[in-house]
Amino acid sequence: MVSAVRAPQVRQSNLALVLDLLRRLGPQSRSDLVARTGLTRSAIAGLVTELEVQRLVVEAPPSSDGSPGRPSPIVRIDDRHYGVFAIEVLVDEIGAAVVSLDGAVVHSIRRARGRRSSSLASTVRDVAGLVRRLDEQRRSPVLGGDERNIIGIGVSVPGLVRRADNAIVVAPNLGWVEADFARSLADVLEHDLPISIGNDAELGALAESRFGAGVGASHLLFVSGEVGVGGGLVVGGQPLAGHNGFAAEVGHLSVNPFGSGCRCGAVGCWETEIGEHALLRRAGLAEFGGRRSVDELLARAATGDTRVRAALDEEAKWLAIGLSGLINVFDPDRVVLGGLLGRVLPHLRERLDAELVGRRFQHVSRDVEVLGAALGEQSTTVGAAELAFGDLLRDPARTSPRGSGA
Amino acid sequence: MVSAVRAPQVRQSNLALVLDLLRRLGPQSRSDLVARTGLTRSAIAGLVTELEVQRLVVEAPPSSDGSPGRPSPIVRIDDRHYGVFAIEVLVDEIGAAVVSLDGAVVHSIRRARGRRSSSLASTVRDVAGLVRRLDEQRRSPVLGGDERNIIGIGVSVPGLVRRADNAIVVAPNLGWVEADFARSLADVLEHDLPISIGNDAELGALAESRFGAGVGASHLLFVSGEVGVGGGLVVGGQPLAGHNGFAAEVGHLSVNPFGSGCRCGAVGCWETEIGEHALLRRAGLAEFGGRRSVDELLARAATGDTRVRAALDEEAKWLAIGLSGLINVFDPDRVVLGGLLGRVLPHLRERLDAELVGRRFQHVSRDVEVLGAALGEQSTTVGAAELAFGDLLRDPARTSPRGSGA
DNA sequence: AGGTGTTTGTCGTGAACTATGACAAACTCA
DNA sequence: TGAGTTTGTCATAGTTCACGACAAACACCT
Repeated sequence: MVSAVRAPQVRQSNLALVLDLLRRLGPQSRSDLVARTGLTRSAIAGLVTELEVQRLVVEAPPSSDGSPGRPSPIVRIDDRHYGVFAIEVLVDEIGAAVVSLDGAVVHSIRRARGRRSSSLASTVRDVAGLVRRLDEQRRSPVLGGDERNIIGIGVSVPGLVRRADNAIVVAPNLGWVEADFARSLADVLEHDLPISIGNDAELGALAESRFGAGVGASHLLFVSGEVGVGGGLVVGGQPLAGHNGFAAEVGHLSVNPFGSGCRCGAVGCWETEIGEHALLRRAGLAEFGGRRSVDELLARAATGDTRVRAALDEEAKWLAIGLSGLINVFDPDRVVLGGLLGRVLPHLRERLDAELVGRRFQHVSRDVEVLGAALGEQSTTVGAAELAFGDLLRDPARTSPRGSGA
Repeated sequence: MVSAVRAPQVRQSNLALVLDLLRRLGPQSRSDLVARTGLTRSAIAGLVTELEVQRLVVEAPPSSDGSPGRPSPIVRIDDRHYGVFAIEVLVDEIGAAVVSLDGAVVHSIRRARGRRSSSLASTVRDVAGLVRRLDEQRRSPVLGGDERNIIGIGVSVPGLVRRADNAIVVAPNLGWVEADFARSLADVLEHDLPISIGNDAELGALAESRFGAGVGASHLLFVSGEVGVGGGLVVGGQPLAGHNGFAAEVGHLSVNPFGSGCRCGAVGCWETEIGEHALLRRAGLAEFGGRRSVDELLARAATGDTRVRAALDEEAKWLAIGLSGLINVFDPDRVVLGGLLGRVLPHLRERLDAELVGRRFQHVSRDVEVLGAALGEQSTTVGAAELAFGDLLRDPARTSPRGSGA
């Protein structure tokens, strides 16, 4: 059944629109909202009042900005009343954070863990423990004194999440197959907060599009690379999930049929050419050296080390090969590079731009900006929070029957 | 400004929904519409009545199907009252057709033309002439007797169409750059029918998604190959146009950095590996032999010619390389192959399926169906018609102030 | 200091939908 | 023929936004 529009839908949609505008464009006057939405002053008044009653926005007294006429009150997101728990599951670390409605990370704690303890059961246990500790800390008058109303939990995992049932189909680095993390976590935590779960790269894309380097873009292509390469497409503020919800695997675009085997099972995937291992190998550094080797590489790049320079040129070339293809297929107006790719971007920007220009379709100028990610390490956390805020953002009116603190 | 929902929008949206359901799912009873939309009986009654007044649908007397209760009248698209002119501009041929609201080609005429006469001015002149002749023919009591109300013109061109101003940015095979075909045609034809224009492959994708092999798919990837390879993505019935409107160039995905130069300026584009020229060359046939050579190839494939078989295997391999990447990135539930690719599909289906399975990400089953196009040569014509019907489909109520016959 | 012009919030009325419920119509089955 | 079921129709009610009039709050000028 395709959704028909009913009468109450109108208000819901307009409330969501106003809230979205305030989040996207920041604080603005009622008159700005009138101009941007095309609604009348009285309609905006009603909507803003309702959002204010729900404690989703606050109105500041009008500030006279020098223009003639009666000044309009400034409306902005109320970041004090609502929050979500954002969970980040990594291979050797887990993190939990409280994120407010304006996308700010209010509290966060992390915890390292051995590679041995990455089973589903132990991960769920560890995450639950972390969430409980986070909740204590944030409420403690000394450490936080936070009385925010927590309305959901968002989880970021390095794996494929099936949209239909929120289950993890496969998470290669964790060794999980068909794991229903959300349900397991809900069983261990003893409250009824809704738990949503998403792919790390896709959530990074969402975060960058709403609060990072992708703000204002109509079609955003996000590519995040570490060892693996993931990404996502965000069109008009909403991520393109695909039929199953798997549409983030840009790392497994075939770019080199004569290349090396990929852990995904295919040959010559993009991530085998632009991933961390390839870059380190070409630079003559320890391929599996991890973050330390990457830091070393960046340090040497600054000094002009020739082998590192050559490796970065090669990286730029392969990056351009994949990107130009994706640009031809998607026609985005902005490309944001995250993770390792974002960090090395300044060192290969010139070469990358030249390669991209050379590969332009029919020399048609496309006005694609290529930027580094702006949220850094917080992008997946913020993305997980966006996921958890999803229900609220879609239907701001139904705030009443929501869970309070954990 | 993001669009806010106002009161009249509700009716417009629901009218469009009912019309869309009738087009997509075929004739159905009022009760079916009630069930599918979630609206009440009285609401559906009002909507259907309005569509009937506009002569967009007709109601057939209820047929008793054996179930208890009062039988419900069957509503179906009225294909007799409205139509559009669908124009297809090819390199050596132009076509014009009258297409009815249910996507059927009612009348069509074509005209060959020399490669010399492909300039913008002469093409516009030829197209205008063809449209006038088509209009005469369709009205003539002998040939057609068609009194359909023509409400727009849709044009398919082999080139990049900029969404912002409907202009053709570049059409390589025609030698056009920054050509405002729509305006030129409007100047020559002396009526005020709205003219919309689109990329041929993108329109093919639209047509297949609404009336062809893509019906029912939520995420459709369409790839059409002749000499060039184009395509399109259709999500939820709407094509993904991209920021500029260029998002159809799947042929220029980089799949082989060590391959041959592409006419687009890059190296190793998908179309250099799966396009008509590559296939004919590998099969030992005349690379530039055109349709005749393709027919020869298909004939030999049926007889089991070894060189042709090898060429088809190679075609399947490269097809799979590109498709698996696109499937990883988009996660479609259906892939439709058109043009040459659709014709050779039966001859390489086995090999293609095997290659696709081998390249599946982490052996995750995705339920992607790969099908040949169902509309054949008519797909771009039907797609151009869909484009021209766009305004009507989006806002079925505003039928009154529309142009009559050309 | 006070008047004028401009912009904005508020309030009451009206218009456009859809929802609801009662009732009649049309069919199947016993 | 009558009971049960499903459906169309109609009148009423409930939402929501649009519109217009009025008052409030500011800048600017005299």
